[in-house]
Amino acid sequence: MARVLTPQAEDFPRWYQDVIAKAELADNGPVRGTMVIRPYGYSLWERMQSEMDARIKACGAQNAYFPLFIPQSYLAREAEHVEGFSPELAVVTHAGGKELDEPIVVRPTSETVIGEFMAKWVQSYRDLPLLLNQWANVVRWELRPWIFLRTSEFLWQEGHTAHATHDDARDYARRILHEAYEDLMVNVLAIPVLVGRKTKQERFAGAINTLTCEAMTRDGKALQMGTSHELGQNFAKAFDIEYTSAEGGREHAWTTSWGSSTRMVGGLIMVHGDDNGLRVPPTLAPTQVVVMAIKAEVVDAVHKIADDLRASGVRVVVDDRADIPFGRRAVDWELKGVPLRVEVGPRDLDANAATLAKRLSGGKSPVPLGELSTEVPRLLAAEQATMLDAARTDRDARIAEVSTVDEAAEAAADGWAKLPWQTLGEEGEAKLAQSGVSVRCLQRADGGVPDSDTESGLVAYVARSY
RNA sequence: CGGGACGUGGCGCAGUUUGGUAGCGCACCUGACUGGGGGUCAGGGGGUCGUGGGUUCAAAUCCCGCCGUCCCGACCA
Repeated sequence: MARVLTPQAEDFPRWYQDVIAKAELADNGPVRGTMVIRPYGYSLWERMQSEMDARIKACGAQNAYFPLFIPQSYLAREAEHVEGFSPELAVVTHAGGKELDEPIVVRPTSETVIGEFMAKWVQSYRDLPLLLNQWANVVRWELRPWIFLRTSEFLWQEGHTAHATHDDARDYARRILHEAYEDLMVNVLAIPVLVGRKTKQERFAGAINTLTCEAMTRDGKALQMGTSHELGQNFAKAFDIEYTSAEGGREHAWTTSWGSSTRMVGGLIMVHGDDNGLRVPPTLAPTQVVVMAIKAEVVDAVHKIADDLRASGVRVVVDDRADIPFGRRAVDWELKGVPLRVEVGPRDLDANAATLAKRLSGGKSPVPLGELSTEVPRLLAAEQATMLDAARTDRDARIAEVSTVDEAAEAAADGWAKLPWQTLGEEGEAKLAQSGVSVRCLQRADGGVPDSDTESGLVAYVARSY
């Protein structure tokens, strides 16, 4: 019953598209590179959003909203930034029936507008730190769009902060990286991301330092799941974000920015998908359990079981579509990746039990009705842990420790390679780039995030990436 | 922009070599039987064959032009 192609196969892209289509997550939009997110796909995003929003707020940031349209001149103020984004800008030249005096760009990211307003809002050291976040759509005219991973328009959160000191900005960029991004990805998405520092080559346009969370997809490539940038004083100088210090001097602020997007949904599919479609970790799952009525006569009993489960804090959906063959319905939920199914038919009720089916292992077992409300939450927690462990084991098995640049290029053909940064260096990085391999991040030997790329003993992780 | 492939019902494809007036799977609609893993049977609807021209008694098929899409490289959350 091969419903979708295997995720390890050569035609991984096709498999990925297949999961998206069959799990009813999204469609391609009418304009090349755009995407229509279907209700089920959006429910996954909403869960990521609410979990992420809570973590960002726990880090002290507040939500705000800035305009979609940005005067083109704003972008031009930071030299590297405009150079980095120019090719992928969508520009509005006409509006209101006439040509505009100054073209307007549709935001590719909001450092520039937000910088403009931070300059107004920050006067004193007492106004700092200013910690802002916005949930928005942005547009980047990418050359090669790929649904959920790289669409011309995507949804994301972008955080922008201003601080009095370099140290404070640096600490905050790291705090978001670990407490919001890494925590969400590891503990909610069950994706064991590698957290580290980008090389100069891979840095965000206009940043002095870029930190990243990198996931390994099931075909052995790398996917950047979220980034946190230290912008130094570059944007503060370009936008005159200045404050009066306690000592009475005029100082430029230090800013950061950080973002995570609907790409996370793509990452979820590419990391956890299997032959039977998507698998959603229970903590994330909008629907953790589906209670299926096998025949119409048990519908009432099924609703009661669902109510009991809800009372114990489980997110439940009832499938009482008894007019649709059971097999089809079971496969539908499987494709959507719902972690547990409680199947209830006359035979179960006769035995005062229900059949519990696990998406992860595919196993089924009978459970007495009285034990469901304890057994289901226990299993959900267990499945969450199992998914993270399995993903970590798979990933680690595909990271080759090598000692030369050539070996790294070879290993990166179907996995990641790890080698001393000293051995690689910027020359080696350029050489790897010729075979489509890039440095995903630098880490300290103990897995810590480096403060600079000239620290001794750093290791580089290299891979092909999405 | 460089290298490769492809445009045929909603989706995926066959048919093109060797011209003869369009077919398959899935999906959809109706009815019946079913129902514990994409079930069975019967019936049904839907296609300017990307587009413009040419050759021919006759073009999805051969010839020429154009348009578009996808894949591999450069960009990227």
